Amino acid sequence: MSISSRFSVGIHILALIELNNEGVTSSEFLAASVNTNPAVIRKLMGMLKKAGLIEVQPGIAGAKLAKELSRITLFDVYKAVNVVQEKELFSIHGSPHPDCFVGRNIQHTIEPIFTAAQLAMENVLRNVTMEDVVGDIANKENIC
Amino acid sequence: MSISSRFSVGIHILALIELNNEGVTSSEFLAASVNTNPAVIRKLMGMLKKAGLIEVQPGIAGAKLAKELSRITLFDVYKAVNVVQEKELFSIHGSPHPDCFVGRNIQHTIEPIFTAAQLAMENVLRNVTMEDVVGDIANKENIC
DNA sequence: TATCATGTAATTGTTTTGATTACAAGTTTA
DNA sequence: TAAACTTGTAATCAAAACAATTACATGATA
Repeated sequence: MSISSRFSVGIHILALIELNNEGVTSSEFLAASVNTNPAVIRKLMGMLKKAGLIEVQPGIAGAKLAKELSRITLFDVYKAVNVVQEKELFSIHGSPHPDCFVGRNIQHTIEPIFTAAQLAMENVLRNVTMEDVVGDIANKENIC
Repeated sequence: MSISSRFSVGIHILALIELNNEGVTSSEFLAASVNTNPAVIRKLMGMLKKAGLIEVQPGIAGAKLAKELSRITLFDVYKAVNVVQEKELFSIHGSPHPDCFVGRNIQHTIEPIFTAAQLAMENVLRNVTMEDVVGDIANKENIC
């Protein structure tokens, strides 16, 4: 299993909107860079818009950032594109046998551990901003 | 998306082997407690055996722990049942456009961040042993 | 009005998961 | 030895998640 690539594509979209801020960043333009279908991009743009990260309008070409990059963390993107639900990074097998000692109690024992593990992962994402990401991309080359 | 319940079932299996150590912990017995099919259990037993966590033999009923519980961490179980590959908790979209500034560099920028996030999650699992888990289950009740 | 963009629904192929069935092979015991 | 029981393993199946694709309604603008 793997967390959906919607997450990395979401990051890609935001980075490209920033780096292309003099041009028009349409779904077609984004799709070419990501190498996917414009409809996939539009779906993701809708999610990013709903989360207040970008501004897009029907009929008007191009997306713009709704916040400064330094105020958008990877966690914001992660939540926006809906790749992992709260407390559901790990799935726990349902309906173990209630007559059994282990079956009756294991879920409550395991759940807080799984939640803590998920939180630790998410905290790493909280500490990286899109500004960091774009800065790193920009450092790799001088000319587009 | 969610990490497969193979992980929580694997934990369930090890805990029950310990708590039932006076009886015979067969795949059928385990399947009843987990509430699944014995063949599913046997597949997982094979994985746990391969990882050196339990001892099982063809024809001989029941599994035994191959190590003390205090020497088995949740990370060991997680690796044993193969729910997440190394560096692959997050999937990154493949083949972004190489002519694009962002497309060319985003993978290398994102990858170490994703790896760090995965590692943070895994480190939580490394710090919990099966002894902790079984102790917690045992604390919940006095009689089986 | 013609053109182009976004928003959104429907369809399709792929992959993963978990359940199930079936059976070969090993072990025990009557 | 034969019957009964266990593990090991392969094959099959349905359900769910993903991503790609097509199609079309709606909004904006020249």
